Amino acid sequence: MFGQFRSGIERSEFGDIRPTHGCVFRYVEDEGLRLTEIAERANMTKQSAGEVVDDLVARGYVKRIPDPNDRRAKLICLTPQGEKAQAHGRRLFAEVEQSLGERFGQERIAQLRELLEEIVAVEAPYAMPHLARPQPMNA
Amino acid sequence: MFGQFRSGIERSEFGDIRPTHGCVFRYVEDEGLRLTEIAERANMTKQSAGEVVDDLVARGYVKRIPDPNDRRAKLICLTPQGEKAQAHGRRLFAEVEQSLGERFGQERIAQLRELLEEIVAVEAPYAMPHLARPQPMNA
DNA sequence: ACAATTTGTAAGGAAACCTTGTAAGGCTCC
DNA sequence: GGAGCCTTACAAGGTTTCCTTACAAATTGT
Repeated sequence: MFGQFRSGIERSEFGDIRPTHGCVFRYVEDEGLRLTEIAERANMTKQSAGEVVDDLVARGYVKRIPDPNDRRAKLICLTPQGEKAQAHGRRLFAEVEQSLGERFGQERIAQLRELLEEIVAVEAPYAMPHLARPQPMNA
Repeated sequence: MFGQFRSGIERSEFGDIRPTHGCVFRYVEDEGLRLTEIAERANMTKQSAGEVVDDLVARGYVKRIPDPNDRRAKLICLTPQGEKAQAHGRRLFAEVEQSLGERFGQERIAQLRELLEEIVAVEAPYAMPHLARPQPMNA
């Protein structure tokens, strides 16, 4: 049931994506995200996040573009292939949740998700999406 | 809140116990457990489980005694220090669950535990305690 | 008795992190 | 407007925790 996710990735055209890469796909949206942001949300060092990004760049799933607002920084963005992969992953994720609902009860699983999200918001707020990235003062 | 557990171990006299060691402390009871059983329940290879056990032996938390029923096998048992450590860990675990209940509602947390146990029973039955270990036929 | 299986071990390797250190761009504040 | 501090990213090297492959000894089934 959870194996659905792993095997659904492995069998697809995105079979070279491994669990570690999740720290990028989970958080990156269209506008792109700084390495520092990825590291913070994934609760890992910037160096480790950088290695994952390097690997995804080499595989053609993401690219680094200069941040127009801060010349020190780069924005990690999905390539078209990366967007397809992300969409596929999210579809699989929804399927797992659906399967859980069918097996254990839709309402119970919905309550589970709600409670877990609440716990994460309290225990790991750094992992929550920040809708607006803080902008430098000179922007 | 979850950090309670980690830091509660680290600050104690059992500060040299790390998360990896959990695969032993979680499953070993007084009568002892075979390496193969630990590996199966923890869903890892016998070699990896063996390394963890080696480390715990060196630290004085467990010992290997010959299995009277099978001369190939050894039973992994807790030393007195190991039993104290296990008891401490279980106490901390109960405290975390209690804190979660106070923060998010006792009933909701009880439901969470129930549902997760149900899911584990279906998805990872190998991790469930086998009350009676299968005995060799000549026993 | 003999083949197949089970139990545990040994050696070497790989994945996914980390720490330490460097360099460059930006911000603050007098 | 320049000095000092912070932030961003990268590089090199190390550690932890697993794994794969290969093997010896005890047990089991035929």
